[in-house]
Amino acid sequence: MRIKEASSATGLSADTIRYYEKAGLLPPIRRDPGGHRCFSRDNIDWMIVLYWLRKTGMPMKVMARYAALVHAGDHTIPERKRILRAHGKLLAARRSDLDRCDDLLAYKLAAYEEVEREHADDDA
Amino acid sequence: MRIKEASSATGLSADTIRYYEKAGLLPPIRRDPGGHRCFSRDNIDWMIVLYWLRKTGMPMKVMARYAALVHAGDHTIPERKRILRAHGKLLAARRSDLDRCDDLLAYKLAAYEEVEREHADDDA
DNA sequence: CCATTGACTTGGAGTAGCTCCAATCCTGTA
DNA sequence: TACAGGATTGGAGCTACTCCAAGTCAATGG
Repeated sequence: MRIKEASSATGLSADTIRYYEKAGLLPPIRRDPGGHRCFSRDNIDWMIVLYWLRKTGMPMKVMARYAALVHAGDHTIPERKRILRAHGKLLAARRSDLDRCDDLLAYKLAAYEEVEREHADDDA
Repeated sequence: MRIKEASSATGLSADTIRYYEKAGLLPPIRRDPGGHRCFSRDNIDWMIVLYWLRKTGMPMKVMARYAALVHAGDHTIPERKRILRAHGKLLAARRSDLDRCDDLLAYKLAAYEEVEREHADDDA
């Protein structure tokens, strides 16, 4: 699978995939005789994981650490679990940020509607 | 209220407040005779709004547009409502991203625990 | 067999949204 | 009056992309 197909399969742009490769977030990617990248099913699955971790706010440094641990073998599983659990906590924090912002929007929208009602009264 | 106090009242860093001022996200801020910024209660309330909008992913350009509308008066309320409602939709999308990532984490953690159980069996 | 088209390559510049820093200035207390 | 602590500015640095130029590779039409 070449980079464009990999891009649409993972949600990462082709540029981002190349950037992640340089940054050491991907395992070595096979090249065809012409120098083009060939992505395996495993490569795609891993990039999908990166897509979701990044999209929900995991910094690249942490992803790089996680990638290195995956590369290093099963004995790194305890640390990998710690990283994922820490990310889970971050997700919870984000969720409560969203809730707070929802409240703020509801409050603002209600206030705007109140103002609009007053203007309607003026017209009357 | 000076910038440090404004910073702790809003959650924005002093640097970010100055940056927002330059970017046109804040109304004109009063200065004391020494050139230091004095923030009013209204300034603080507005920055708290910016804090939450930004924290939940509203781009600065959109915040700048919203700021300009607020400055322009009540007749801009319909567009302000559109901006806030659009942001509400973005919040919902983010929430579903968090849910998906939660699922992924649960899946990965379960897989890691499975591997650990297998290793425990090897030892036995 | 060659030309064209389109995807791929690299390196490097540009962007958003901060964040930090140096050098200088203001303010309040001893 | 000396000095610590906070404020000012302009500008450099950072993260995580994103876009671009210039060139290479692969497939198809004439």
